Amino acid sequence: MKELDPLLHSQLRLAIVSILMSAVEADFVYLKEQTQATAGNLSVQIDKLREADYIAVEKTFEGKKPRTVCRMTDTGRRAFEDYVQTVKLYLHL
Amino acid sequence: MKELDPLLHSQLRLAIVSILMSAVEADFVYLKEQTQATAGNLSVQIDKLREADYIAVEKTFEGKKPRTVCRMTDTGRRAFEDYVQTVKLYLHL
DNA sequence: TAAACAAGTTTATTTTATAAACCAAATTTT
DNA sequence: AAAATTTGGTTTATAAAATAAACTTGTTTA
Repeated sequence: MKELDPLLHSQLRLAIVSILMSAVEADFVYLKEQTQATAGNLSVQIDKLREADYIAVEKTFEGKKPRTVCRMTDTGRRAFEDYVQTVKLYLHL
Repeated sequence: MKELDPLLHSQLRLAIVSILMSAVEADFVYLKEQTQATAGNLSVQIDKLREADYIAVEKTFEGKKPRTVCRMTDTGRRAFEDYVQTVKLYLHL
């Protein structure tokens, strides 16, 4: 049985990537709202995805407020598609 | 975002259930071969699935050798179908 | 100007997954 | 026939992961 990429096989990281796969980009606040995660947890998981180069993270300022914007990288997109194919085997789809 | 049943959202437990969903039953030895898991890990994860009543476990003797046979329960089957539906949302399927 | 808020990050705790060590019975080797 | 090995596991210890609590820095607001 093919292994499920452990970086994506995590409730929260999968949710983050799922959102990013169907949007051009999403910022920290939006991801937090959608996933209902705590800020700390979200921060950690975003960082893991960034370290693996699955997502790109850009820290800017919107006026005086900081804004952390995330988007998928090509590596991340490939990893996601791979994960989808593998999970389908497990789910008999 | 709907949460992914943590009991099923685990590499090894998902593999076990995936196998059991497409077979009437499977024994410990077979599951170990298919999943490539260590006996200890397999034993632990089987027990968690049993505690949740997702699978039924029967310990018999095949001649002189012990044999641990697993099969899905109705509860388990429902949980799996539910999990499939939820994951599909995450994967945009 | 002090208190509360926003957007995060860092660190500590809890939970989970995994493997190493162990056990009992049967089988094989010497 | 005693010793070593294998089979089919379980129990316990360790490593990794997820999560939350506490903290930081700058910004409004009372």
